[in-house]
Amino acid sequence: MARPKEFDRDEVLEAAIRVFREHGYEGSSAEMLVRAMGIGRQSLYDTFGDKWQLYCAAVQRYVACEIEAHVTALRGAPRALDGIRAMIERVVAEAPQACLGVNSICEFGRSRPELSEIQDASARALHIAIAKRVREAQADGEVAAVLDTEAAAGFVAASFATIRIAARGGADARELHSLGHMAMRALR
Amino acid sequence: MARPKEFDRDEVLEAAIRVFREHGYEGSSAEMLVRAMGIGRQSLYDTFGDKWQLYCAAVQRYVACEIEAHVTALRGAPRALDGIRAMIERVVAEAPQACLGVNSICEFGRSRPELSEIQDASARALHIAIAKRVREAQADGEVAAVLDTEAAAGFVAASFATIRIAARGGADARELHSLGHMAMRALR
DNA sequence: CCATATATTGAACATTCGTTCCAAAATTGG
DNA sequence: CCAATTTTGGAACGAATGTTCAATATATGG
Repeated sequence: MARPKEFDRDEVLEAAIRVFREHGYEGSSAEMLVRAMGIGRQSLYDTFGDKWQLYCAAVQRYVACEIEAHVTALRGAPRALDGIRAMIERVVAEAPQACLGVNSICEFGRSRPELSEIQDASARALHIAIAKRVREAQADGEVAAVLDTEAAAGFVAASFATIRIAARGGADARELHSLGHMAMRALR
Repeated sequence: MARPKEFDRDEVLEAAIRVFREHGYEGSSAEMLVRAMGIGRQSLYDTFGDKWQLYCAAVQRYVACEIEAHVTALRGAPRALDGIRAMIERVVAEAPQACLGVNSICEFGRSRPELSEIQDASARALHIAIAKRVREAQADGEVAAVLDTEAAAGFVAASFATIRIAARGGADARELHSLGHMAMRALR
């Protein structure tokens, strides 16, 4: 062993996430990043490789945390529909903060396979968790049985982007709540 | 008078739109722009001022054209609900092409007042046109009368972003169509 | 046809970008 | 305490950025 790092990898990654989610990849300079992360340039490059790898690591960590929060809310209520509602309400509550997942999709579309892979994996995981609860809610008679479960789950997941983009565009809390309510309506 | 310009302002602006919608503001270099627009650097700066003003002009033109297309579809059917459906179907059909409106909101949020003003004005105009047709559809008994008309209109407009982001993320035509269908469901 | 005015072209500008080099500092195992 | 190894901080790099300058070309009005 030799000299240990003076910072915690996950902590500085969180700082990088805060920069990227607000300014995007191209809009975030190395200068902004090292300042926010509180480490030197060389430490950044030693630890993460380069700016692109740092970005991928940030997106990776962000979506992992985000999915965990989604799923926690989703499973937090005995009745499936209440779980779905709670998950959407959480998105509404957090919407004022820009979403790195949405931003990364907007900025790069499907032009970077490495990034798409991260996005796809998290989308799949979330979709499965939501679909399970939708199926439950259908069995409960709370969500229309005629609905295709997968389609409904996809719609719920897509609604997250709806709400977040609306917030990024300046929608207030009342409007965001209304969007969540309308999304729930589609499930009846 | 003196020597006239060799290009059409709107034509080269369309070319700039194609670059910006795909790569964003920060992701589009002056080099990429002049190449796509087919004019010299100096002509670009003489005509549009600088990169930021060119971007604003591009967004301005894009949203104006987009709203016109939305409203044309919206009013193209005798029954209000059919107009709403046609408008959503058009968004689904065009979704494979990135939307400059959505991208500009994602990239800048509300950090550039000049840009927000353009976005807000177009959002207001679209909202009013949709709300009118939603009210009609409510009178027809096609859209639930208990729904707040403004909330429903806001939801329809927000659904455009839903569909477009899903497409940017890689959703296929079937999934996009399903999202449009689910959005219509919320209005019943 | 000339004077004027604008457009075009391509080189050049300063600045910022992402990245790397290098010397000094700090920690651990022997 | 020494040797080995890694981290750190800051200067430095070439490349790319957005923008402008200067010279040439091309049109119009008198």
